[in-house]
Amino acid sequence: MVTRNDVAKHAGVSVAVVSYVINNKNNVKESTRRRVLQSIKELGYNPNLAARSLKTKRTNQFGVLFNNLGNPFETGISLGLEAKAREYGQSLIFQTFVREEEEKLKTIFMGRTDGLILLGQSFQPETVEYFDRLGIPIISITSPVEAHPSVKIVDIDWHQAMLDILKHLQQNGHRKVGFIGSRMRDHHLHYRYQQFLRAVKDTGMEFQEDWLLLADGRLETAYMEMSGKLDSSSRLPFSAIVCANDLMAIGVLSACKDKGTNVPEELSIIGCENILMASHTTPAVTTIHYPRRLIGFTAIECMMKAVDKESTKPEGATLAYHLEVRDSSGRRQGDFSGLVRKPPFLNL
Amino acid sequence: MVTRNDVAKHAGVSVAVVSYVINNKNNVKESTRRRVLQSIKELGYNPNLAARSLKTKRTNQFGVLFNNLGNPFETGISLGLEAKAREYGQSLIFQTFVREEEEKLKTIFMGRTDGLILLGQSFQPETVEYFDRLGIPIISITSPVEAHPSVKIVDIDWHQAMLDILKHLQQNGHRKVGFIGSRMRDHHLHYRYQQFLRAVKDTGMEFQEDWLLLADGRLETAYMEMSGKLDSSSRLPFSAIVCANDLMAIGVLSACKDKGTNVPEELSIIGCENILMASHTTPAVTTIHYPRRLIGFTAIECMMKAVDKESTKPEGATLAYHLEVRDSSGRRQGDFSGLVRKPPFLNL
DNA sequence: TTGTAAGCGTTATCAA
DNA sequence: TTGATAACGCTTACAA
Repeated sequence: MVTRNDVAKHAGVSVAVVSYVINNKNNVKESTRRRVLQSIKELGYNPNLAARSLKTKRTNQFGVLFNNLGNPFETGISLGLEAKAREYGQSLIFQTFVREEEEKLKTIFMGRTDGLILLGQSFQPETVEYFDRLGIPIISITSPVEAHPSVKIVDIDWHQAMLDILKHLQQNGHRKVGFIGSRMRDHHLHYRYQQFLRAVKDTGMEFQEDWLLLADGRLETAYMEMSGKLDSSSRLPFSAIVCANDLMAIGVLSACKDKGTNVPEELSIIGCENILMASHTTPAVTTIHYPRRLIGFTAIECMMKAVDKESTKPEGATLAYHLEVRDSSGRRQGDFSGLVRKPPFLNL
Repeated sequence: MVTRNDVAKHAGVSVAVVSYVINNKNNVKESTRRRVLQSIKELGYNPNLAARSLKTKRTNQFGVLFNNLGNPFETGISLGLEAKAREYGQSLIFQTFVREEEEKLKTIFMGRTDGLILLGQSFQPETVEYFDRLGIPIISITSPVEAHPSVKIVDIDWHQAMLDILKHLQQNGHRKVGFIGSRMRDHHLHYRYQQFLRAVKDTGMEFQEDWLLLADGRLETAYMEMSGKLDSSSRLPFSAIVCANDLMAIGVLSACKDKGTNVPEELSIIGCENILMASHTTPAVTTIHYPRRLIGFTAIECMMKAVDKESTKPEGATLAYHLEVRDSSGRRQGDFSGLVRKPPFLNL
């Protein structure tokens, strides 16, 4: 490996000067600078980042904690994270979050990260405080069920979003509405359920405990859950169902197809997130558009501010969303009149 | 920050002993070991990984280069990578590969990675050799168009896969077949096109240059491309089209739907990769199942061997695939008889 | 404008 | 079985 020492020798200067040049200090004579630069090039020198981190206490790396890397919601966000991080010259370490191994994160990230980005996980308070003490800020994208005051949140307003959904259903004559959410009460999808409940109260819609289906956020389990529901009840007790995410909405839709339940005539289905797939099913799924890329950008911006000790206290952010009405939701009765399907390329 | 020094003082031993304990050397008296462990726990000490890397020249990090993190093919693989890497206590640094910034990778990864995992990118030979010299192995998942001998490849046999596709079409009475591939000739999807061409020759199917549609691997562009094709020709010159990946297959399918071309009666569509979405369109897409998770596992296994200098020279691997026949492909003429749709949960 | 040298938190060699 | 101590490659006062 070529080290800074080699460069110094080659250029006939001291190691300090090489550092000055690399770090763009403006105290180097132009001719020396050029000589050093030349040596760096000739030798193909690159500074060792581990050594630099050790010295500066800055790693230029952020940890990103996933629930499921295979979920297009999470990868969509990470796309934004990566792009913006790259702009700032930061690298991202991706880890799947495993609750049982939360403790291990302290080891894994020690001296390896300047900040942690969560995708809706609820850290133990003790963990948050540990990183707090180290001066490692934590930002959560999408609201966790249990928020800690030092964890900043970047998200949309889910309560408002749920209100929009229910109003849309109300306008279409629906009164009874089901929900499919997450079995795990500490999963961030559970937060959406909580906001759904609030919105139900606010709008005066009808929802009952046993109209709640529980899956794990994946398409497959939602499919099975809904299939079971359709098998067991001769007639659905609700005319519309809100799904905590699009994957489950599509699972529900698939189940309806296979069991001969017409969507939206017999059941309106509404999802959340607006993943690509939601616009390519038949019928296409009505959903809340979650600005994933932008959310990712914003999280990195917040993070950059947070790690910059000079700046003011780090803040979270609440971004705009909208309800994307497609064909899976319609009037409650038989008076549904076919909507025109939007071309898929309009959906980012 | 708690350092090893603090632990040493607290436990009343020298720093060396603390290191011995941490690194499980078996030369520490049991009572001392316990005392040290106790101090570590009480102080909440975690070794600084940057410092360790600097000393040991081992980072326990691998770099993973993506083309597009939003592509379910790539994230599916990364899921396998992450799971296996975690088993081995390795972390993954994810970066989107940008050709123009290939040079920068040297800087970004200097002292930060023990190995590089590519997702089908073609590195400049000079880049490969640079990392070679540093003893940083490179493994490519899915074959790049330009392979360098030191880059080990983990992939399926695409030539054989293309043969399977064409034979399936042949058995269903097709003779003329189109292809939709990547506009970029250095994109790994281009490799699949090359293997398609070989297979066309081998099977005696008919393919012509202007039956080649070009997109960028995304659904949206494939949709536009196919829409254009359908608009411009009163009748398609081929009865089947092979798509370099499923996303494009779905784009093609969407275009057919919107333009009133019946699938598979008027056009059989076959994709590659078997992403989840491919089994949830109507009709579901016939495709090559690519064992993404397993491929990810295998790549990490190869990598672990490669970084273990003691072991033999690193090797690549060729894994098993299969053709998953669904409803988007069928007999050429009007004699198509509806196939039963498989329940989606059978498709991993 | 440049050089010397201390120190970042480890590991590992060599003595004790 | 333990303890000094020299690296590892870098940044940064401080001195020259």
